[in-house]
Amino acid sequence: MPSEMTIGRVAKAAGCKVQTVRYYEQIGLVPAPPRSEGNQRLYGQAAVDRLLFIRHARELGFSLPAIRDLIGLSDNPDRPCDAVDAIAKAQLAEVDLRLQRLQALRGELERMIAQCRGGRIAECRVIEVLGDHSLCAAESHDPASPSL
Amino acid sequence: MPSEMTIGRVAKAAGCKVQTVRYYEQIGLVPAPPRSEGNQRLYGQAAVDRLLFIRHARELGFSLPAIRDLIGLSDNPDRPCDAVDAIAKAQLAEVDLRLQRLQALRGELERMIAQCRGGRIAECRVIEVLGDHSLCAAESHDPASPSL
DNA sequence: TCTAAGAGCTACAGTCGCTGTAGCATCAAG
DNA sequence: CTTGATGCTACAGCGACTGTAGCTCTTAGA
Repeated sequence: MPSEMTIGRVAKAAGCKVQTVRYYEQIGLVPAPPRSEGNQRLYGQAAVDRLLFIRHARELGFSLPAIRDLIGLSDNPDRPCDAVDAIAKAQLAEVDLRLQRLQALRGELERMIAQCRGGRIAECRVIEVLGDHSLCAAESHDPASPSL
Repeated sequence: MPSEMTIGRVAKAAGCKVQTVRYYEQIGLVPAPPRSEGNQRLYGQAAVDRLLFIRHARELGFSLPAIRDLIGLSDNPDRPCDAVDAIAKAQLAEVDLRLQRLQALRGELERMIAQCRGGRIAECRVIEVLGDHSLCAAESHDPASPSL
């Protein structure tokens, strides 16, 4: 017996909200399960596994379309896994990009905060720095030396 | 003379889209400018400055409500800048959190990709790792069955 | 067996920060 | 004077959910 569960239990088992499960069903990311006599969804372990897969991939930053691709690929296990590799590598590249930008931002924020000396706002460097775009390294995504 | 500009010019000068400028006006982040005889918005340099301020803060990851706060504070320059400091520090803390999580994700992605040996999907570690939450550093859950 | 709380159902609105579209009016250049 | 770019308003849509309203269903206790 696949130990049937209500939506609340699968959601809990997968670590997401009931609405999210229904949403994933709505957009076709998980199949619509059979219903009980009282019209309630009944899930088996496979549903939990798929939800865990989705959640894990989401935590890794994969978009829902990318996850849909991954699911489609994993449902055809005889093809070569180049496509899977490509999706994962694209994801890694995006993560690297986000990391770079975040690190640059972190540097700027620290610089800003270091210059806030607790005086009046009129002298506050945070406001000033935010207003002066020329001091900012963000525009010319140059990881080398923001100067200041 | 504040050298009046149409919305297209300010948008270009501030590096954002025309719609974005109108959106910021709509939500009260920039003041509604005077209009020309033909009902077109006419902006001065101050508008460009404020937009640059907003854009810069957005690039640093500040939310629009936080930016609204910063603008409100900078419009009252006689108060102490503790509040500004607090907002910037909260932002830094959030950035640090995102950095941590992203770095963890990066590690997992690299591990996944390293294990994709170009075989068939059936043997692909990427899919497997995504399905097996127990290999994941993010959160500890039941080491349930992998394999989607 | 009854009852009341809790969980499930559908359908839809709201979130955030924009972006795109439709269908007009206006403006600047040739 | 015409044409094409730009401006206007109003609204819909994006992604990935989350929340709400107003029901129905299930389940545990009295």
